[in-house]
Amino acid sequence: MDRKVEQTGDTRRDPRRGRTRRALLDAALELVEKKDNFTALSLRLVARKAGVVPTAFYRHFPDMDALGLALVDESFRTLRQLMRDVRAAGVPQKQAINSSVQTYIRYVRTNTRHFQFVAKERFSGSQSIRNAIRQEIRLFTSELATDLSRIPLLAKTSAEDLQMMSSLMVNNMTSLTEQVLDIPAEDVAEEMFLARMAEKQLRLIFLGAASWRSK
Amino acid sequence: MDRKVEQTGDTRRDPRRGRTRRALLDAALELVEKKDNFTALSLRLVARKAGVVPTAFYRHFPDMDALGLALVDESFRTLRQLMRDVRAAGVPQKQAINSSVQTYIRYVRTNTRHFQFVAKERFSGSQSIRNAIRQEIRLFTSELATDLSRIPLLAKTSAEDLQMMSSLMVNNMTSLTEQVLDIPAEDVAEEMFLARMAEKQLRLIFLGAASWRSK
DNA sequence: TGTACATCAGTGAACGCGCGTTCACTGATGTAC
DNA sequence: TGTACATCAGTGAACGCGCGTTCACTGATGTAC
Repeated sequence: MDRKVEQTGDTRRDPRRGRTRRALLDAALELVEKKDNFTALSLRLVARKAGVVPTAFYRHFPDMDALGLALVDESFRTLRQLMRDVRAAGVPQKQAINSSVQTYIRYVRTNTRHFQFVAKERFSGSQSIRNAIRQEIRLFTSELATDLSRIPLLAKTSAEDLQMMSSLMVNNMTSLTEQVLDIPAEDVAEEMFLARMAEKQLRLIFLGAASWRSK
Repeated sequence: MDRKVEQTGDTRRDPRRGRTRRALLDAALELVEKKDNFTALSLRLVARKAGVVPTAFYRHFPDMDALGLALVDESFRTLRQLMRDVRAAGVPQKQAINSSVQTYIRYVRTNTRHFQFVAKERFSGSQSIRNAIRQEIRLFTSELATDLSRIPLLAKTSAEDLQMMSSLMVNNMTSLTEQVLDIPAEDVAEEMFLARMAEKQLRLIFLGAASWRSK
């Protein structure tokens, strides 16, 4: 009998596999919002929320840390997509700052749970999760630096200074994100206030960048 | 018998009281570095590290959350002291940016555990701890805004814009702090790189602020 | 200075609970014929 | 299309462990006389 089933790893077609995996990821995201952070979750709690027995968890992830890494990956995958779309739409002009901030805030709002997760785990997650997040943010900052280099005004700026500027912007968007997450979704007034402030801060940075001379 | 002992709350003179309390706080700080965050600590673990039996904990704090709040208080108390010293030394001139950054980094290094604690709990701590930290940072930002208003160049800047600028600076110092904490204390080269970058970022912000006009 | 006493910091046993992980299993699902 | 079979997602019992909290206690310490 040379049955010899294909073992190409990805050939598992049981539809339950994908569904339960998704349920576990969603359960974890939801619980991170309710509890204080990811470390505070237990495997049993996540399994219960996902509607499966604790041991079923092991069919999908070796441990909680692996599930956390999957969430990091998922979070940044969508963010990279947003960046790609923005980039495809052309380098933002100064007048476009405001609408970029608005778009970004709307995006944060529609992906609250993923951003919440990243914000919380960035410093307090396990070693491997923190490393994964830091790596993604570094990548993001470098890509933004490349984008900046295409702006005529910054054509003469040194690579190091472009990194410096892009990290300044990323820092600031990060803070904006965390502030948006910290206010309730209904508080439109406060959200507009934050948006206005972030816009001004970006404009001030561009203003500074415009008169900056790499020595 | 009208003995009637003074019950003014603070009159407890047992020297063990202060010592054990300190030991509990120190144990928690040390464990936050080792474990991933404060939520991951248990009352029993902290007591063990402090060299007392779990039940002794209750002589000093009603629960772990109260201990966490005490740590927040302690962390910002020393930081406020630093700020007061800097302020007493006069408003920093542009040439003073570099030495301010150096001083601050040295300060972060000598208080690593407190800063580590705050960085980790800022977003992932319990509701009450997060609120306490946010409140402290807000206060800090407002005080800086007041300092900025005394700089001649910014005399005409609106109160809202001063807040905007000071939050930009605080955001950036926060990021610097977190980056410093993320590298090993021995990596002097990387630390100098971070300092150089933070100095440039502050200079760029001042450059932008100088050409900013509140509308 | 010495003694008797009140205070209360720290002890140690005990409790019920949720945890991560193991194991042998059941039965739903896709596939070969 | 129908059937027989292999795979493996999900089950359920069981384990030992560290947890927070209770309680009655011991004995070190400061204080009144």
